Amino acid sequence: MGRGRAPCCEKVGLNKGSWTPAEDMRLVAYIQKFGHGNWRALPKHAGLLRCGKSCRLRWINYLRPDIKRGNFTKEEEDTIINLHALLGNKWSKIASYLPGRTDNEIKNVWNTHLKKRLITSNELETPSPSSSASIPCSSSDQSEAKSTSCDGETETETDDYNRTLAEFESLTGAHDDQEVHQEEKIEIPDYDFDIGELVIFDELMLDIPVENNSSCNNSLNFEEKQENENGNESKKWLAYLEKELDLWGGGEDKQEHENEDIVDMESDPVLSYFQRGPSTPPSPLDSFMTSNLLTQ
DNA sequence: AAACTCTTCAACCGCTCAGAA
DNA sequence: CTTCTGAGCGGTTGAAGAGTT
Repeated sequence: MGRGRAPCCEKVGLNKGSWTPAEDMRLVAYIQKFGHGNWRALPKHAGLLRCGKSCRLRWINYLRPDIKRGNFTKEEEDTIINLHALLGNKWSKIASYLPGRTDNEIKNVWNTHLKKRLITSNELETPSPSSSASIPCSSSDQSEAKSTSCDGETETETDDYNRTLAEFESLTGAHDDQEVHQEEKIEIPDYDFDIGELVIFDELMLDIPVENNSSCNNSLNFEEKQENENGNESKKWLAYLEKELDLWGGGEDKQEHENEDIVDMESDPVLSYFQRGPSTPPSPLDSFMTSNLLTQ
């Protein structure tokens, strides 16, 4: 490549802003089936007019099955405060200690609630940078948590990070990211996925133009066993998503969906799913997932 | 009820990092 | 070693809802 950075995707003609339920379902249906081997290629293959980055973010921050919704508990907030004192604005690291919470969510909670609360409590009490957490070394200012240790000695970022992490772990009993996750994590269908080997448009029956045949002219090699293992989780998650998205909350929504979509409904099962009424069993997507996605 | 302000949070942007070629 | 690419991270923005006047 030449100078400068290539854009993460061709931005012209792509959707921006809030995701529609139809886009959500399309993304979920695609990932349920194929996983997300290549975020950059995903939107094209899934028939989404979104940048890959946007898809990744939407999945990670909102659509993932193991997302925990609702208010943060006191314990979670305390953990965030303690970890922030140790790690600074390492939101993804902090998130790894809070199963079901995303870095974005934690960042938002910190910026909107916890930071203010700490400032207020620090104003009330005698100011002490480490007063909020019983942790030996803290850096309450977001940007300064990296390169200096308590005694002012300069260290590498890695050394400092490892040391502070070890301190936290010794305080909390946590060991490492993965172990913390494994205890509470909800099972997510985990597709080992080879994007180079499939005709995705046919698999999904998505009626979208294929601009570059070479990128999708192979056939998919899927493990049936894995499908069977993952099928139930997938269905549960889709049911949950349907409920969570409140797709059929009112007639107006349905009306809206009839007008907004890009792809011909009859040739697009995901889209057709959104055209059904609340009392029309079974869901076309259910059937679609059963007959085309989950049981191949 | 209307206008305005504040708060929240999903989403975007630009950058860095890590791995592959 | 250098270059390139994709993934991931953290800061920031802006729309929408809630609260206040």
